[in-house]
Amino acid sequence: MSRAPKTHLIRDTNDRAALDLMLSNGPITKTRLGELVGLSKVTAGQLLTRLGDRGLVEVVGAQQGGRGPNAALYGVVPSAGYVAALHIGPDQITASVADITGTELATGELDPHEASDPVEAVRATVAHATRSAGITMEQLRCLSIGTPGMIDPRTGDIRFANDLPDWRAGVLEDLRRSFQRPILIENDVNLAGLAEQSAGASHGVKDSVLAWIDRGLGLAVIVDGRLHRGAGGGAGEIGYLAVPGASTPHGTDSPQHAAFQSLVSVEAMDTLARAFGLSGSGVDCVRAAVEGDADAEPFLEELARRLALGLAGICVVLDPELCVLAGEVGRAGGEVLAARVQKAIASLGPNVPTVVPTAISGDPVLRGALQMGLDTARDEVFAHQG
Amino acid sequence: MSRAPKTHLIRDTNDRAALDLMLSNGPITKTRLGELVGLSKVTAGQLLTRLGDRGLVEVVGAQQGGRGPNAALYGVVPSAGYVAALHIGPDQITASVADITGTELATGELDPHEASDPVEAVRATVAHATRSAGITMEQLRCLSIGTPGMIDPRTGDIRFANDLPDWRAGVLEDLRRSFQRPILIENDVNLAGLAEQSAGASHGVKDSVLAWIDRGLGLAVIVDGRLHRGAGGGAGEIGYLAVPGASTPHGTDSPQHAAFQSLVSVEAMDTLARAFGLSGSGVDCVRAAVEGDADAEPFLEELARRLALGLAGICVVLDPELCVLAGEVGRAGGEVLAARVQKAIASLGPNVPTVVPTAISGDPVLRGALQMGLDTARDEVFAHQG
DNA sequence: CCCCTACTGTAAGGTTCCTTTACAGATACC
DNA sequence: GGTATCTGTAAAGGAACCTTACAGTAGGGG
Repeated sequence: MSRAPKTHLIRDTNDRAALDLMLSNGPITKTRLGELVGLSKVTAGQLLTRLGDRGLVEVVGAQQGGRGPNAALYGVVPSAGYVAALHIGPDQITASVADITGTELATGELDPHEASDPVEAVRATVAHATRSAGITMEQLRCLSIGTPGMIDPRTGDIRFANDLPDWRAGVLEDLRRSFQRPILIENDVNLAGLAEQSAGASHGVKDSVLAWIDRGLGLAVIVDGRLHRGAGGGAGEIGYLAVPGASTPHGTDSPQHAAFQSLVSVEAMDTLARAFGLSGSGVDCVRAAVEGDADAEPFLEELARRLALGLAGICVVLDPELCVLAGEVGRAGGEVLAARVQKAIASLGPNVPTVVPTAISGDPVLRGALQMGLDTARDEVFAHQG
Repeated sequence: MSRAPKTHLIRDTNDRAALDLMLSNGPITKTRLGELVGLSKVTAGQLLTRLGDRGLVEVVGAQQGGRGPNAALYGVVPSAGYVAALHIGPDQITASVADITGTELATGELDPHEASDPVEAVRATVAHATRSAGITMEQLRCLSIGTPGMIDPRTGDIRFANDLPDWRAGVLEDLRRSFQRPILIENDVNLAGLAEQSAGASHGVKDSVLAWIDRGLGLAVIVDGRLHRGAGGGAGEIGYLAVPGASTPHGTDSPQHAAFQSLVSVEAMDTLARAFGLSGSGVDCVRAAVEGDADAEPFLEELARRLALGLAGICVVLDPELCVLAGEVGRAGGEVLAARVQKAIASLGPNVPTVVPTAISGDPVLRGALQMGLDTARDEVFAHQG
């Protein structure tokens, strides 16, 4: 504990709590704010005056009904700051711009092959999205970026991203130099986990995991309500997980040290579908089975069994309360697949989480990036000229 | 945030911080305490007067050397409270009594077969230990108990303990009724992890795991400096972990879904030692190999490989900074085994923790129980008549 | 229609808790 | 022996919150 920052510590804490309340619950009256933050009406008024002077809150209306005068409703000023979030994929870059309240103002896309390097690609995408949103790049408080690959939790820089050869260590530094503002990079699966936690299936759950089943395979680990990245940012790289039971009934995969990646993933699903004599891609067959196609039924059962093989190990280590199935396969499988996976996990070990499909519509990675960006943008806005 | 407890919130926080400082760093002067807690000399003096009036601190000496007058040294009064910690094993119950400063006053043992039920066994052991310590049972602020088995993190009660048929759900309630004071029950392996973190190999490490390799097999998971128990208290029950690679070169175990428990444990080691043509128990062979016995060399290598098979999966999920090998096998293996395990993990996946042997002397479970008990006893002492 | 009740919002004064300043006294170093 | 440096207490001050008090406004009952 240092001495200096204590003078305003309580006041800052209360001011910040008030801002967070207004951001999450919307406009609020002076009296109610006081009750929720734990301050008297008078002090709450002083607090709002302070925040108003700083341009962070304003009166946005008046409460109708009730006895006395119509109480003024205070809300956060949307133009207090903006955030850009990006989802970097091998074939597409998507972006979203939102104001400090979380209202999405514009989205944008870019084919990464159009740009020469990561910085160019990000600049072009962000420039387009901010123009659509009617703001300038200077008004952005921070940039939040989701990529595949591993991020070093100490530096925040990329360690390596297999599918994106241009995105390597040093990108963070380049982006910071180019944009001159906070840049956040996070693993895409972790961001999907964050999105699910803030507004999806795992909202309010302390210990959960999100299994991302798509072209790549990944796991977001949330412990005690916080994302767990691991010492080197490698937590959740379950593509490498060695699972037993390679000898599947309709054996199609390599024998001994089968990596989880080779058992489940969009590619492995395609192969498996053919082995079951089904036409169409693996994801199509999942959809067919979910919609009641009897021919695709055994395929779905085998998929659930394979998923459970890997997830059972995870549950034995972490014993999460909830396991969210996400990614293209998780979304396609829905409740049906989730229920089967849960049953299969129950047959493999003592710890059985509730298994559910993703509850995020749209791109969960972009959503998670936006959430992460908003968190730090709010810190920025609040801290500057405090 | 509620209104009521805010009046003394800052004062309580500072008082508590001061107490914790004195408990961890020993006696301290008024001025130094102020600097460390972040208070002025004057306020630190008032704080110490308050704690002195409550009988929690006293002047324990004077600092020699230095310029001015010899500053008084303030320290925590040992008799402010006592704790009893117990380690419940199938064949032995051990206990330890300490004062609030953590000084161990007495230990005790009991053969559990001498007592009819858990409450009787605990009462007898604690009665004996407190007598040896020269205190009464009434002076104990809390009881801290380590057992095998799973503890429900919501209730704190035992869910089941395989090796201890009498220790089942309801024991917590019985003990609370009998002792009329806080009772803490925790899984033995988790307590070993806690001990390692507070005074052992993983001290100061944020993300670590402790692998307990003994008759049973277990894992203590520490994430962000805090023990992770899991939704149902089942985190770390890696005996059930399914590991591939059952086809060992000198194959002695079942083929397909080999549980980690069947690969490594004192019993499996014994079998493996025989398969390698060695005489003596598995643990003896580990010791022999560590001390340079060339015949036991391949046995140790195979043991390291087996351990790495399970630990690699854990590292892929958690990416811990450090992995501590504990239990009889971990202790016997020492640095030699740890280095080999680390090398083997490196060959199996991308996340490689530093692997080290336990650094706790004596019974780590009892030590961890004591630590946990001290934490709540200090809360108790501080909160009561606050 | 009028009055009462219930609420908003501000002003004034009070409490808690920490801080700075000031000073008397003690101890080591030169 | 003088000085610099430290301890410990006293006095005054400031920060941040609180309660009380009151003027003013909206709805409901008689």
